[in-house]
Amino acid sequence: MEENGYTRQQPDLDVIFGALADPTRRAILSRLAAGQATVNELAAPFQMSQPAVSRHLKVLEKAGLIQREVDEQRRPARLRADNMALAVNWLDEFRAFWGTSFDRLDDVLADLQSRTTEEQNHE
Amino acid sequence: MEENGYTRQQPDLDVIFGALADPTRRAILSRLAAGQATVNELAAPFQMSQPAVSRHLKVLEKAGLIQREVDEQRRPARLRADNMALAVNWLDEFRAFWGTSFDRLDDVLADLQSRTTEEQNHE
DNA sequence: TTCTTCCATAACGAGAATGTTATATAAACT
DNA sequence: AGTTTATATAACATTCTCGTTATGGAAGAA
Repeated sequence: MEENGYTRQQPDLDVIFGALADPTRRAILSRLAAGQATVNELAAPFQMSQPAVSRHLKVLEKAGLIQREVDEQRRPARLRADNMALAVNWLDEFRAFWGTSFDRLDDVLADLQSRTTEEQNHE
Repeated sequence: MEENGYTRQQPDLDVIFGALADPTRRAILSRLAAGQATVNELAAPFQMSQPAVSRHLKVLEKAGLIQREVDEQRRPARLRADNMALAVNWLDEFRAFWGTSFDRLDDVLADLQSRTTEEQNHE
């Protein structure tokens, strides 16, 4: 099922990276990392109309990066970051090329603990 | 110098994520992870004209994701993945939300070593 | 010099993205 | 019922994006 000579198609990544390619949307995501927020709250810091922000939220929702909820009239947004992990997983293919060693901390810690017999209680 | 209420502008990230939002370009990057390649080599697997691929390469170059070189008539492209690390660094803000803990292995090791007085020589 | 190969650029068109203002909808308040 | 508040949707204009074909230019081959 190869779509071309290299890799399978991953349509989700188109949408995810596309959603991340906008500074307003990244700012919204950063804001949501601090907790959920309503449309008006999210729109406030921007010099942009409310409908514009609503549409950015729609883009983020379609990318699976946020969830909307229902609170009476409000439709607060909250982060849903599993699709960001999808993006990171793709980027992870290039670990070897950027020199520094990103890796799963869990694996690293498990590895270190299996070798280290003390100093597990510090601070 | 805050551009809005949340974060500074990071225009590079627009371009980087924008470059990553296209399946052809991601396929090209994956291909380049296996080694440098000329335009024609890169274009071959696609059902797309050579000029189209040339322009994808230009997008990737502007995003700092590839470098072009000079080999007689050829202009082979090679990966330049430090800007992908930039993207990962931004995404890293959301580590806490996607459950698994990606992190800079180097920092983790430095941290652990500063607390651990032995077991620095293992293996 | 002429031909061929490799790649870039120009000109164009279709469709998507992003903003605007105006309006619709739905729930809450009076 | 009528008003206010919170958000979505419609209609529209402008600007990108991404593909095409046609052409240009530079380097190697004949």
